Parts: sequence; structure tokens; C-alpha cells
Amino acid sequence: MTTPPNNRDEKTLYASEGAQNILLAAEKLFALQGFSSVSISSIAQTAGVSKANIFHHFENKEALYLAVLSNASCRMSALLAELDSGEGNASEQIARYTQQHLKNLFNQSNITKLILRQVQTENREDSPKVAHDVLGENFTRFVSILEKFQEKGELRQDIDPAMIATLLVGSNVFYFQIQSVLDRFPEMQFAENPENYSALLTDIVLNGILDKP
Amino acid sequence: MTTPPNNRDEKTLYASEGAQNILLAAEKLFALQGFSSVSISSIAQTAGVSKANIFHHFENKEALYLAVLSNASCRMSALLAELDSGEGNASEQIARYTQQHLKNLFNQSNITKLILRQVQTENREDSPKVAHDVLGENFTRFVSILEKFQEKGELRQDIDPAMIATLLVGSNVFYFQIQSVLDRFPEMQFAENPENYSALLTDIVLNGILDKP
Amino acid sequence: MTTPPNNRDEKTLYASEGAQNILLAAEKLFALQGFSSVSISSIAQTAGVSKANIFHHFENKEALYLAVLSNASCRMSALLAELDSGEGNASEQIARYTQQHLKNLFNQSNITKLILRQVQTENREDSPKVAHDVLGENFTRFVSILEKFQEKGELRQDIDPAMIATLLVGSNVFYFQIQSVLDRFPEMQFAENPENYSALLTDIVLNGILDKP
Amino acid sequence: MTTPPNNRDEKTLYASEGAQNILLAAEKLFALQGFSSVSISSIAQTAGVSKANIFHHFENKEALYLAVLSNASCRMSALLAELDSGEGNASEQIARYTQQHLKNLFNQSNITKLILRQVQTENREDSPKVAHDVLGENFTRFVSILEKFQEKGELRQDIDPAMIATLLVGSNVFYFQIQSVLDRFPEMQFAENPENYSALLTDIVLNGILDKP
DNA sequence: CATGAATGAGGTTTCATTCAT
DNA sequence: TATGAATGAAACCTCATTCAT
Repeated sequence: MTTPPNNRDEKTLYASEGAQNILLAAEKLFALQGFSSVSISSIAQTAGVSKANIFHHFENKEALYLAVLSNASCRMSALLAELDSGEGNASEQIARYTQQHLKNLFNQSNITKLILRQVQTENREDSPKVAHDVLGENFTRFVSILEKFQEKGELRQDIDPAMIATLLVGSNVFYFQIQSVLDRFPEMQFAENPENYSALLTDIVLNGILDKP
Repeated sequence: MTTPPNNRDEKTLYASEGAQNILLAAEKLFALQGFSSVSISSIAQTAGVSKANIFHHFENKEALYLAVLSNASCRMSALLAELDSGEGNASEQIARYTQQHLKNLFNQSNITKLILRQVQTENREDSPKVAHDVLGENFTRFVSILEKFQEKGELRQDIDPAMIATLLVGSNVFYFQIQSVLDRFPEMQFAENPENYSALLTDIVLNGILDKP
Repeated sequence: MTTPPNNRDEKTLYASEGAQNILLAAEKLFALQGFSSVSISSIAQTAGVSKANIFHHFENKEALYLAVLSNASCRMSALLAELDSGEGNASEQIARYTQQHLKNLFNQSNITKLILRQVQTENREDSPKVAHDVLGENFTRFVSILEKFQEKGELRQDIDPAMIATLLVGSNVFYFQIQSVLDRFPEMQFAENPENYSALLTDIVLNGILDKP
Repeated sequence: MTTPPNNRDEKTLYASEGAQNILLAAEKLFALQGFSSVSISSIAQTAGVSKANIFHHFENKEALYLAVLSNASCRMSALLAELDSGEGNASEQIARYTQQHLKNLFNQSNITKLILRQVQTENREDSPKVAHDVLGENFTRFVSILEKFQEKGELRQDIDPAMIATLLVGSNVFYFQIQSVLDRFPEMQFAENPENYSALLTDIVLNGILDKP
């Protein structure tokens, strides 16, 4: 069994080529179809290895799923960590963050789908806390940025920064989720592309929608 | 086989007690676990009938799933249709709509989960257009309300009403989705309950977050 | 799943023809080859049913094994119960009992092998108490017969009747066990058949082997 | 591959430490669970080596089993050969032999179990003749001792010595076999320990059980 | 309307074994 | 000498589905 992420530096985790192939194939299929719909056979076929080989590297299907989830989460976490708050005033930074966030969702759509599935599925006692870790870390970071702007007086004082973050992140996630059905909704094609969408989103969140002359 | 929804009026559809039990059991299980994870056996057990009996009422598993989806969608549609735009100015009506919408999501959480799953699942050629119908109808109605307000000059002219609707609906949906993991996020408990959440949400969407003296 | 031996009279237990076929086939194979060497496939083939059908009647392989064991034990118990102490003095009754006992072992050789295997296998905590029941019942009955003769003064007073029973039963069982390899031992063919063997056995146990003029 | 037992003197057989570990682990597991229930994996784990290493030392699973059997048989044979007929009259020698025999069974319980399993298993064409060798040698030796006493007139003339040997050995083996279930039989605890048991056994075989004043 | 019996296809997992290193 | 990676075959078991009753 390929040694788990304990005793080596991160780069060599699941370093064996075979295990990596399996992880990638599984990630793709799990993201697309969910846990139960994906058979070990199909993963083996996609990865170009034998069924038995999958069980050589991972104890069972669930362990493979968790490895995929954990692996994907790490990568997503890394991406989110790079969302620099950079320079500029509140409006500029928020706009940039929101835009990059949505871009990440699309760039890593497999991971995104995987995590969304996980959140959506009734979480039992023993379900992994992966979603928590990934979403939580990033969320906290974003909130702390917003807090600074609030302290500087650039944002309204009467709003919880976490609410703002939820709204921006949530709207991005929702947009990502309905992408697959979006071409059937003529009304919803106001935002021709993700960049455009997050620009519109940021505009509203920053300024509101009321007509104030 | 129970006659399908064509040749009878809606009230008597699947009127037989057995079929109703099956539909309810299936709805619950499909919402919680998705299509593939749910076996006919488990549905039979939950419904308290025999496996064979399920095939007596529904042609196959997929047909049962569609029946559940269609049944659920009808109920959700009915709920959404009751969302009265009622009286009041834009702010009031938007706030009321948003709040009732979120309440509906929670009241019919099984249906909501079912539809979200459906949207999330890679839509194959033959996948049902149920999501389209339900979401679409309601969405169009909401957009048209917003358009009227825009024409009256109560809302900014430079925003597509569909964008506003997306933002409000999307934020509600996102809040619903993260409910199951929410108790593990201390930062996100700013909104102690759904009502509170949609109030905060509406406030931001209406007024923006910038500190404008 | 075929209803277990609770709510019906004994005759109809596992009455469904299919389940009976499976039980018989499994008994034969388990007795000959042991638990792990026997595949569900081979049982299915022997019974003339599909693999899946076996799991329709029995929860899993182990449950089937237990059912076989329990079923066989019952039949063996019934046989042993019929070993009448009848009439005659100690010598006659003991001789008759021993002879019939050995005959039973051979007549029901499958059951005998099954139970011997069971006893031989390291018994875990949760292992069935079947052997206990079958062997125990019969053993107790035999001992009590011997006790009566002891009270009447026909047997030596200084011997525990249980020791006598053990010796007679044990020698029978041993003879049964080595049958399969017996034809390779020229020295051991003194007893051309089971009847002869138990006659010789009884003679020794009754009279000893010392040359007392 | 470790050279097989042909071209070296016995002492250096499987002398490599690795092979010895494997043999010991396999002996233990085969004795406890039988051939089919034991996987190469479990043997490797118990022996603390890799699966591949087992195939490095033994051609395949069956060859390993035979090696274990042969190895164990040799040790048991040696033990039995040491059963000195020593001095004393028939009663004394028979008593001593029986007692030491039972002690051997318990001291080498793994080997005993192994051989009993082997005897119990339907002997196919290709099954090893190990049981024959071990049991046969010892048995013949015992019988010849008894024959001498018979010639001397210490034993009854009308009994085949092989029958006596069978009775003593068989009763010992039976006692060994039921040890594992014995603590659940209150009636059978007349013999608190093996020594006691063989004493009682010898007494009966020598003198019979009838009350002859 | 309802069910128990039955099954073919396919699921996950285990197994003995090989091979390059 | 020793092992991790790999695999074909076969194990146990589940599933959706059919049919006679």
C-alpha cells in the first residue's frame, strides 16, 4: 500500500506514478458522477491499470475517495491562499478577489464539483472534515481582509464582514453550479462569461441596486 | 401499473396509498443520497412494501426517480407561485420575496436537495428538464417583477434584473447548501437563522456595502 | 429471505424447495471440503440454482454455513435420541449402544464430518454452540444410562461414568476419522467393518485386556 | 529459491532465517485455520516478511504447506520415537506410553492439529502421504511392543494388538480434539488434566469396567 | 394490488502469483 | 536475499428486474 502523507515531504506523496494516475482518474470520475455511480472498473480503465492495482494502492473504494478529496482539497487550498489582497482600495481589492475566486472555481472545476458534492451529501458522524478545512481556511482569510477595510472606514460598520464574504463566495459558487444548465435559460445569459459576472456581482455588492441620485 | 399522469386529472395521480408511500420514501432517500446510492431494496424497506411492488407501480428505477422529481417539482412550483409580489415599494417587496424564498427552500428541503443534485449532475442528453421548468418559471416571474420596479425608476437602470435575481436566489441557495456544515464554522454564524440571513442579504443588495456618508 | 425456524412447525422449516436444495448441496460440500474451500459458485452449481438465489435465501456465506450446521445437528440429535437403552444387562446395552452409535456416524457421515470440523476449528467467541448442544445432549443421556448400571452394581464403582462414555464415543469417532486413510495401514485392518470394530471395542472396555485366568 | 530437502543433510534444511520464520508462521496459521482459510498475505504478515519473499523461498502455496507438514511430521516422529518402552510389566509400560503420547499431542498441538486436519480432509489423489508416514511408523512400533507382551502371556490372546493400540491412541486423540469445547461440558471434566485422563483410560483398558468381585 | 422466488449482470474485494529492481 | 508494483482469476455479494401466484 502506498505510504500515506506522513513520513515524506509533500512533493513525494503518492509519488508512485501508478497511484497518481489512479488518483487523477478517480478525481475526474468522482467529480463528474459522484461516489456510487463510479465503479472501480471504470476508474481502472480510465487510469489504465488493473482493478487489483487500485486495491494495491488504496485500501478500498472509500479510502480512494477520501484520498482524492484530500488531495484535491490541498490543491484548492493552495490556490485560495494565493489570492493576494495586494494593493488598492476596498473596491479594487474586493473586485479582484471575487474575480480570481470565480476563476479558480472554473479552472479547478473537478475539485469544485467534488467539494460541492461533499457538502451537499448528508454528512454522517465519520464523514471527512475536508470541506471544513478547505472552505474554512479560505473563508477566514477573506473575512479578515474585509475586517481591515471596515476598520479603515471604507466599509459600512453595521455589516458583519462574514456576511459580505458569504454573499460574494455564495454568488460565485451558485454561478458555477448553474453553468451546466445555464444555456437553457435565455434570461440568465446577461453575463456572457465569468469575468463579466463577477464584475456585475461586485458592482451590486459594493453599491447596492437602489436608484440613489 | 398505476396509470401515468396523462389521462387523469392531477388530483388522482398516484392516488393509491401504496404508490404514495413509495414516492415519499424514494423522495427522502434520493434527496439524501442521490440516485445511484439508493437501492430499490432500501426504498422498499423504507416504504414498507416489497421490491416487486415498486415495479408494480413504476416501470423502473429511473421512472420512479422521474416521478419523484416531477412530483416534487410540482409542489415546489406551487410554493413559488404563491410568492406574492403583493404591495409595497421595491425594497419591501424584494425583501419579502427573498425571505419567503429562503423559507421555502428550508420547508421543502428534500425537494430542494433533489433539484440541486439534479442541477449538479452532469446533464446528459436524456436528463430530465425538470430543473429548467421549476427554476425557470419562478425565475422569470421574479425577473419580471424587478423589471417593473426598474421601469418605475426605483432600481438602477444599468443593471440587468436577471443579475439581481440571480444574486438573491443564489445567495439563498448557497446559505441552504452550507447549512449542514455551518455549525462547524464559528465565523459564519452571524446569521442565527434563515430569516435573519435574508434580511442581511437584502440590505446589502439594496444598499451596497460601501461607506457612503 | 426464507423465514428462520421460529414461527412455523419444524416440518416446514426452510420448506421452500429451493432453500432445501441449497442446504443439502452446501452440507455435502462443506462436509467434504470445509468452509473456505467451498465457493458459493460451487454450491449454486451443485444445488442447480443461481448464485444470487443463494443470497436470496441466506444472508451470506456464513449464515448459510450456520444453517447447514444447525440443520445437520438437529438431524443428528434426533438420531442419537433414538438410541434406545432398551432391555438387557449392562454388557448387552452398552454393546448395542456403541454399535448403533458408530453406525449413525457412518450413516450420517456428512453431518459427522461437519461437526468434527467444527470442533476442530479454533472456536472464537461468537462461534456457534451447535456442537455443544448436539454432543452434550447425547453425551448426558448416555452417561445417565451408565450411572444406573453403576447403581445396580453391574459396573465398577470407582469409575466416573463420563469417562466410560468418553472412551466409547471417542474410540468410535476416531475409527470414523481414520477410515479415509485406513486402507493404507495394513496393521489396522483387524476390524473389517464398523460392526466388528465396535464389538471388539466393547469387549475390551467391558473386560480389559489383561490376561486374568 | 531455497534448495529443497534433497541434496543436503537434514540439519541445514531451510536453514535461512527468513525461510524458518515463514515456516513457523505458516505452521501456526495452517494448524489453526486450515489450508484454504490462510492467505499468503496473512502468513507474510505473521512472519514479518513480504508476500513476494514467500514465493522466493517456496514455489507456491501448496509447496509451502507440504514443507510445513513435512517439517512438522519430522518433529512429531522424533518425539514419538523417543517414547521408550523402557522397563516394567505390561501395565506399567502401557500406562507410561499412553501418558507420554497424550503429553506429546498437547506439547506439539500445532503439529497435532495439522495432521488431524490432514487426515480429516478428503484425501485426493495427490494429497501427501505424510499422515501415513508419521502415524504409521509410530503405530507399528507400539503394536510390536504390545505383541511382545501378548507373547509373554501378559495380555489376552484373543485380541489383536492393533485394536488395543487404536483404542488407546484414539481415546487420546479424541480427548485432545474436544479440549477446545471441553470447558463447556460440565460432565466431562472428570479428568482435570491430561495426565489424569490417560491414567483413567489405561485403568479401564487394562481391567475393563465390569464389576467382577 | 401485492409478494416471494429467482436470476444475469455487474459491483467491490481478495487471492496467488510474477517481475523488475 | 528481499520487496513494491502489478495483475488475471475468482471470490463474495448487490442490484435492478421478471414472473408465477
